[in-house]
Amino acid sequence: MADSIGDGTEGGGRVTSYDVARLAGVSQSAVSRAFRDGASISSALRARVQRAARELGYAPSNIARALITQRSRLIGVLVTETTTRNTPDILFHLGHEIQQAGSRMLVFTLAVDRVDEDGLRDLLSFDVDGVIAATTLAEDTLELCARRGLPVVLYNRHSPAGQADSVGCDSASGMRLLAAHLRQGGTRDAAFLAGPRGAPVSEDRLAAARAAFASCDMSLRPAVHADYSHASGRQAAPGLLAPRRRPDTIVCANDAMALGVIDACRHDLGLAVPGDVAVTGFDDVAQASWPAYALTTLAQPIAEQTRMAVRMIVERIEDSSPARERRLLLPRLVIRGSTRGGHDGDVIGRSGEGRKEGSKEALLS
Amino acid sequence: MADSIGDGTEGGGRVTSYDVARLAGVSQSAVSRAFRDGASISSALRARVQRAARELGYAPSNIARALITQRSRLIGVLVTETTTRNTPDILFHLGHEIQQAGSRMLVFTLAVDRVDEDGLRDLLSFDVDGVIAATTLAEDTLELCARRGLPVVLYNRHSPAGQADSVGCDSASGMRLLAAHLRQGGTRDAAFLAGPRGAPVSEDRLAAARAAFASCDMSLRPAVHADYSHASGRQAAPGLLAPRRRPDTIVCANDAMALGVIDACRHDLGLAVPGDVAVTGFDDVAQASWPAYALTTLAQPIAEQTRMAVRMIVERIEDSSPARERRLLLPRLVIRGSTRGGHDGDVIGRSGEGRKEGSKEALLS
DNA sequence: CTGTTAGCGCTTTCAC
DNA sequence: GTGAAAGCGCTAACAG
Repeated sequence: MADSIGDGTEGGGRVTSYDVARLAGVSQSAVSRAFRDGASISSALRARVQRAARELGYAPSNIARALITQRSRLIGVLVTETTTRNTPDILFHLGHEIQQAGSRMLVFTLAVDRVDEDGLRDLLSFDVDGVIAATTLAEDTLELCARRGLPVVLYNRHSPAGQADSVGCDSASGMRLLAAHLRQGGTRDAAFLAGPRGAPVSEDRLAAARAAFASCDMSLRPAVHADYSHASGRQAAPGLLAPRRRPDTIVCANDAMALGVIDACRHDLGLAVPGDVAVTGFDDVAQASWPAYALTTLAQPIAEQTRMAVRMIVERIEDSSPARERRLLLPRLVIRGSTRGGHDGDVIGRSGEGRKEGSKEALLS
Repeated sequence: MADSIGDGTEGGGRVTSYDVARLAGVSQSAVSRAFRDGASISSALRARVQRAARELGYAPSNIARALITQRSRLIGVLVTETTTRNTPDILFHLGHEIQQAGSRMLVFTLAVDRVDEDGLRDLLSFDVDGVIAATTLAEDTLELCARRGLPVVLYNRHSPAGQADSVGCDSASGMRLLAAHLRQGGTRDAAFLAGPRGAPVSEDRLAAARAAFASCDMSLRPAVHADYSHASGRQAAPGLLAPRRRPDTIVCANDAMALGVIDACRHDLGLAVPGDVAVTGFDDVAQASWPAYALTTLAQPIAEQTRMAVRMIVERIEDSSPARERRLLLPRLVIRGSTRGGHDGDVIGRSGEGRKEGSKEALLS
C-alpha cells in the first residue's frame, strides 16, 4: 500500500510537481492547483493528484513558489542576545504567532543592538516578507525599508518619525499604577536601576517612572545604569544601597535586574526585602512569581503584544499601504512580596489593548 | 554622493541583478560573479559591479539562488515549548552557531514532542538544507528523511537504529560524578524527580542516575514524574517529601523542576535545603547559580553541544554521506549550596568532548 | 474546470 | 575573464 512519504524507490533528489503530474497523468498546473486552497479544481482531480503526491512523498517547494509569488512566508525577527536571555518568552510567543499565521520565523540575533546597512542587506537577501524588530533601527534604516517596500513592525520601541508600525507596552500607565502602590506602601525615597544607557525600553520606562513619581509627589533619584542582566543588578546593588543614604525602594527597568538586586540584598548585603528595601521589576518573567523572589512587577502582556505585532506585519504585507500606527498595550501591576502593602497576588489593571495612534487613527484612550 | 542603499528613486519592487548589470554596463553573469567569492572575475569588474549595486541598494536574492544551487541556507530547528521555556539557551546558542556558519535558523516550535509526516512535509516544503531536532523523531520518520536526502542531527537524543547523527550529553558520567558527591555528603535515601514519562532526555538521565547510584551502593527510589516545569516540581514536592518516609535527597531530571522543589521545601513545607533535604538539578540554567537557589547541578555544555550540532549538520549537508555518528559531550558537576559537602563553587569534571561513536569512528573514551 | 505557455531572479554551462 | 542562453520548480495569465 502506498501509505507514506517516499515510497518512491530511489534515494535521490527532490520530487517535483512535474513528477507528480506525470504519475497522476495530469498537467503541472493541476498539481499546483491541488496544493493551493481556493484554486479552481474539481475535487476528483484534486484527490487524484493528492494520491500521486503522497505516493511520491511530494511537498511543494516554498522557494520555487516564493520566486513567483513574491512571498517567502518568512518573517524576519530581530532580537538582541539580551532579549533572548532575559525575556525568552518574547521569542517563543513570536514564533508561535508567526506559525499560526502560516509563516515561519527567521531569527536574526544581534550581538549589539544596532542594525546597519549590512544587516538590512542581509534581511533583504533572505527575502523575508516582513520584519519584526525588537532592536534599535535608525530612522534612516527604517526609511530604506519603507522605500524597499519591506514592512517593519517595531516591538517595544517606536519610530518617532512614524516610519514604521509599532507595538509596545504603555509604561506610563503602568508606572502610575506602580507609583500609587509604592506610595501606599510607604515609599519615600526611591532609586531607579536602568538598563544600558540609551536602550529604548529602559529609557521609556525610566521616563514613565519619573513622570509617575512626580505626579505622586515622590522623589526618584537619578538613574543608575546596568546591563539588564541579573548579574549586573546584583553588582549594582551595593552602590545603590550604600548605608549612608539608602533608598527605601528600588525600581528596576526589568525583572532580571530586580531579581539580582533582591539576591544582593539578602545574600550579599544582609538587607531584608521588602523590610529594609522594596524592589520592583518590569516584565513579569516566570521567575518573578517564584516564591524565592515574589517580585512585584509590571506584567508586559507578551502574548497580546506578540499577537498584535504579527497581526500588524501580516496586514502590512498584504496591504503594503504605508499607514503607520503605534499600538500600546497595557501592563498589569502584579503585587507580590517584594513590596510593602497590598495583598500578595493582587493584580491591578487589565492587560490588553490600550492606546492606538496612527496617521489614520485617532487616539483611543 | 551615491552612498547608501536605495538611492534609486522609486519605491517599488525588488532590485534585480539585471538592473545592476544594466547600470554597470555588464552582463548578468558578471553581477552574479561579483557576489560570489571564488568566482573568476577581475577585481576591476567586481568593483564596478559593487558600486552599481550599492547605488541601487541591490542584494542578491537568496531564494532565486537557492532554486538553482539547491541550497537554501536555511536550517530547520525543531524544539518543543518545553525546551524554549526551560532551556532558552539552547535556542540562543543554536541560532548563534548557525548564523556563524552563514545560514539562518528557521524555528519550528512543536506543541507536542512528536513530529509526524505532516511535520516532515512542512520541513521539506520550506526547503531547509538540514534539520537540528531537539524533539522526538520516530525511526521511520528518520528513515524518510534519509531517503529524501535531508540531513538530520538529533540534539540530546539519538537514533538507536543509527538513522541520524546526534549530539548529546553524557549523563552516565555526569551522574557518576553526582552520585559520588552525594555519597560524600551523606545521602542514603534518594528520590528521583523525572520529566514526562517517555521523554528521552529524562529517561536517559534517570537510567544514568540509577546505574550510578547502584554502583555507589546507594538506593534510588522509583521515579516520580512531573513535566519539566518549575511549577510541576513545586507541585510534586509534597508527595515526594511526605513526612513518613522522607528521602534525604532529591535528584531532578532538570533544573527547572529542582528549583521548584527547593521553593516548595522552603516556602511550602518548611524544610531546609540542604539541611533537611538535598536537591540537585541538571542543565545549569542561569537561575541555578542565583544565590536564592545555589543549585548543585550537572552543567550541560550547551555552547559546545550546539557548536557540535551545527558542525555536524553542515558537514552532512556538504557531504551527504550517510555515515552516522553519535557524539556525547561531558557535563560538569557544579557544586553549590543545595547539597551537603563539597565546597560551594567547586566544579568537577571538564566539559567538552567526551565519547564519539559512529559507523566509521572508534570509541574514543 | 483543465492544459499550455511564459517567466519569477538567479547561476551555470558553454563559447569566445 | 566575460557574455549568451538555458533552466532551477513553481504559479499565473490565457485559451479551450
